[in-house]
Amino acid sequence: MLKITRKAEYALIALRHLNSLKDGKLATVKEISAQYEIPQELLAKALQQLARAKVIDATKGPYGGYKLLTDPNEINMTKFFEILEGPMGIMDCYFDSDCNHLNACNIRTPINRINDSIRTIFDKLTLADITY
Amino acid sequence: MLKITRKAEYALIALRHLNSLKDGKLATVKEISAQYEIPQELLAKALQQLARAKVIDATKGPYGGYKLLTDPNEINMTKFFEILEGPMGIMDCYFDSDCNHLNACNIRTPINRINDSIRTIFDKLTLADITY
DNA sequence: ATATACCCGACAAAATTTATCGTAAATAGT
DNA sequence: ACTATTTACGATAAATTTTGTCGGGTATAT
Repeated sequence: MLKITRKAEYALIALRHLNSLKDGKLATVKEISAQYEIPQELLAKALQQLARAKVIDATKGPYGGYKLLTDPNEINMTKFFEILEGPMGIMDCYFDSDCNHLNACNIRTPINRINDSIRTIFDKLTLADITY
Repeated sequence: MLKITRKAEYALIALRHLNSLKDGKLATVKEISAQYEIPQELLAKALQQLARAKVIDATKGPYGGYKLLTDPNEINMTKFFEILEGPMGIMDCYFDSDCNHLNACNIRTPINRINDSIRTIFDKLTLADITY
């Protein structure tokens, strides 16, 4: 329960890797997937999503690859996870309000409090924290 | 992502309901599932698990049903979720160490720190908090 | 041109969650 | 004893989500 997906896990590994690169250096999906024994296509997808969200920068062609675009202190984990996995909440009704027994529900308020606590953790957590 | 299962959600609703009962009163699965529009069999399973774990007490036969067995302040959410959903961790390697690329993994330590943060939240959170 | 690398939608396989069914066991009331 | 009620529990089916793969595309350095 409360698990993150493998895609997010792979992305995190890759981000940490990118963060450790020397200035200006790029890393390719192929390299990263080989080094960490990650399925290449799935990692590729994750990095594409992060590139679209401007967290990393993609360079096509030979000698191409990815590099970090943002300061590691600026990428917080809420943003990171939401890019890869959509809205973050322990129950759907946190963000999706068309639950058909909202009226009968007796736990909505406390659930929202829990959610907020978890979000707070992830808001404060940056890639820099993961890296260290 | 980071979602709890419906079974846990249903169980939480039921626990809160049980907690609101007058002294000595019981509630049946049938009643609870009707009142909150929850699939009866699934709720039944959840409550059976909680009964096995001695969180609630079951009485069979007519006029039977469930009641809380523990002080609401004593049931913390880590225990609750682990009864229903097994070990709690955002990644399997937190509790399951036979991951076949542990050696290549560069995020194990930070992941564990995140896990601990989340567990801390749930450790501190009791049924009493959910109830209020 | 060619080889390399990212881009992206569609699909298939696997795993997990959600829901249902059938049967058993206990118990209260008649 | 019989019946109705209620929990117990394993098996299984249906639905959903996650995970992984495939086939084509676009950009670019040499």
